[in-house]
Amino acid sequence: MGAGVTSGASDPGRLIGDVARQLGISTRTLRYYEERGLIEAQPRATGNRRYRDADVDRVVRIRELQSMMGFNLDEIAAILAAEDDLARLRAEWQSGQPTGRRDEIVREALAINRRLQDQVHDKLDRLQKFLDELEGNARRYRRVAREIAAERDQ
Amino acid sequence: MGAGVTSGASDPGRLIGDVARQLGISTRTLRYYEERGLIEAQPRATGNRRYRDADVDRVVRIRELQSMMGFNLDEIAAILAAEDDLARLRAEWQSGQPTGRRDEIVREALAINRRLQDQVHDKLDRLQKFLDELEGNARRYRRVAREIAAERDQ
DNA sequence: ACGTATATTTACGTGAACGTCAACGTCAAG
DNA sequence: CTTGACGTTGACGTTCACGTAAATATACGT
Repeated sequence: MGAGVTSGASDPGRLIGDVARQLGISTRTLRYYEERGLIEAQPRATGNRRYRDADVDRVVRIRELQSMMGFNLDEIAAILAAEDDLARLRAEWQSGQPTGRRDEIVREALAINRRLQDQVHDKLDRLQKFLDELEGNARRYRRVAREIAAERDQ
Repeated sequence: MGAGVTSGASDPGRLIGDVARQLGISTRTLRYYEERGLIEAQPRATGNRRYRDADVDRVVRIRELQSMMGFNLDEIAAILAAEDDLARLRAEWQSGQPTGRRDEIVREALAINRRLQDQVHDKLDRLQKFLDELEGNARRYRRVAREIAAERDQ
């Protein structure tokens, strides 16, 4: 067999503490995300939350949007919601069901994607400018360092 | 005369509300930054804070470090402090005074600058990867849109 | 000098994103 | 069958970065 997944029934997923340790976050955070509707741990038969790989990936995504883009959880929820809508649409599509509001959903997903790309481009530009500034400062710093060295060796 | 600065005594600087409006932030925020030691409004003779261009620039810098890099005010304070040390060193330098701890100060400023540059590079990389992902998604979205259009025109 | 638009300090309030604690359930190991 | 490590749901606490309000002083045009 392959590595990891012991063959058999469908993967029930991992427990919350396990996932939290792997991601370096608290269990409280994971429950909080669920509270806020950002994730939905699998309909747990046992009473215990189960996280599958897709769920874990989703949390990673949330953390990225938080730390990299500075979005708050509401904004992140909106982004994920649009993507979810589209994923659902694709699923329905493949099962051949006629789907209402298809255009609307796709348009919405594309619109959000475009807005996101714009914001990322913006951030990239500003970061690049900031980096240029930093390099300029570094040059000035090194000049000061040279002046000090020159005086010392006078 | 030039534009803006009415010739005469040294510019006393602008009032807090004026600056706040220009920067699109609240006066509370400006006072809070002072409370936290991030800025020092000019030793106001009158009792009212006065902001000169350098002060305003500094606030802009703070806002950049906040929104672009996601630093908190403590981290920003540390960064600005190191830069201030170095600026002071340069000032002392030009007035020919012997300065103790010069190497230390310069080394510290360079170290902070390097750390900052590393973090910016890191952020740039991760943002670029994120952008690539987004573009990938967009391609998938457009494909769905084409499928819908094809079905409509069937 | 006067009005009023802004400023000052002091201090308590707020929203976001969790932290922490209590009381309780559950499950594999010994 | 207990023990202990994990989970569960409330519910209240905490930190950060400000918001807001009250009482008072200052700035500036006429």
